[in-house]
Amino acid sequence: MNGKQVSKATLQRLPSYLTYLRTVPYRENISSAAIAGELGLGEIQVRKDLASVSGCGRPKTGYRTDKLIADLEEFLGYKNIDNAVVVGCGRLGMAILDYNGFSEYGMNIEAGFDADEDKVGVSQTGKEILPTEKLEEYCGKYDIKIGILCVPPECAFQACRMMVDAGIKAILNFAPVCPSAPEGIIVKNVNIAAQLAQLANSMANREYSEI
Amino acid sequence: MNGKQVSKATLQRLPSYLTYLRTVPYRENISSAAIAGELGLGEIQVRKDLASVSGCGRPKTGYRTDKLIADLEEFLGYKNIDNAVVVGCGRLGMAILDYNGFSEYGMNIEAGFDADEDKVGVSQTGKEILPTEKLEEYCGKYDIKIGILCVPPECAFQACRMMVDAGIKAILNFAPVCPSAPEGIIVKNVNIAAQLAQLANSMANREYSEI
DNA sequence: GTTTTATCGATACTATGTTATCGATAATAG
DNA sequence: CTATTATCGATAACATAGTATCGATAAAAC
Repeated sequence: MNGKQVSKATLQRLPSYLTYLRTVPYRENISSAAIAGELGLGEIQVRKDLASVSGCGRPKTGYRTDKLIADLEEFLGYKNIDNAVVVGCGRLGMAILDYNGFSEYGMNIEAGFDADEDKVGVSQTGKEILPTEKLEEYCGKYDIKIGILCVPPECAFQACRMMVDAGIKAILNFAPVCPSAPEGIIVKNVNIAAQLAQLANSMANREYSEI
Repeated sequence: MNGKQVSKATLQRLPSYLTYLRTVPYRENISSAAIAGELGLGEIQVRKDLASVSGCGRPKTGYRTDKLIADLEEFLGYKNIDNAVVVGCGRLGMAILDYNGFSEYGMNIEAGFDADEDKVGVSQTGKEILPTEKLEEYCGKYDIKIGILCVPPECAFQACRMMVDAGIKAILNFAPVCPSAPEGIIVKNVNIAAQLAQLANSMANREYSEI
């Protein structure tokens, strides 16, 4: 996007700084040590991460909270909205479809799709749920490039292919499979069960620290 | 747990190998190159990762699929079941409570808790939903050490404290906040909106590859 | 039985990411 | 106005992770 050189590792931590800053009781300035303490990171790491996006840090006082939030939002691209659709309107899909916290991260969920005729209609918050046959038409019409895949594992491959055919270029996959996608399509797998298991393991091994 | 020296990075990839092996059409043997190709990794990396847990690789043929799956399950601790509870039975909490894929990862969701009296009862699949006042008693009685936090952000801090008071030592947090927990408690934050935003960004920057 | 081939595993190298040190400086106290 | 203190930012040292090279070897071909 811009020429700033930010490491992958840093990029993954930036959202957590923003989330923290948004929820912490307001104070005009905040120090790297305070952020680090709360998030279980080193203060030097925090300074280095923030230096790559903000430059509003000042000796003795720390960072101006509101400027830092604005800079993070700017850098992370949360100021211009991206649209996405949900494919698979089971319980998880519906929860995501109606979740109202996406706008804080620059995302908007436009509509849901499901193969089951009974699901077609509108969600609790009034979002459209359409049959999967309409996916291609809809994504073309509204230029949707991002899809959230929430179908059962046995349907995941087929659903994934339909999304690709519909012109979707990035897929957030909640099915516990690794659907193969053609070149140029980004798939990010989110496996809640595996994350929970990892947590259980960390605990068993006494790896005490925030992850 | 055991003395094997496995890097953090490797540990994070191991579950994805297992998920892939479980869903790929069965074949007796599989090569590192095949796994790497499907998961978008380097084959050397795959070999190195697998070497730390299995040692069933053989020249010319690759790895014995079933042995590899068994070794991964063993290593990741998916063979002995850990129990967990869900705190906050909104739509996401309910979806997790009734999701049937946890056993594959050695996890079992025992019950749900909610502050809202109307939610108390049983879930669609028959799991108990109890009032939050019962959390401490329940966790003590059944020795529950793992909790999944699915409450709205404004309740997260309070709910987190209740969980800690109830003896929970590891929290998988879906609320978009960073609840501070005392020493010895592991908190793993899962922010779906932030992950979606990151995906949108990767796409915008043409970083084509599976994440 | 020897040669060829596909693949692993070990070692060495390179890149990336983290932590320590230290000088610079804004705010405060004297 | 000078000294002190808290904090940042840059540079350098260190640690971790990823990649390339290469010898070893099991299976298959000849």
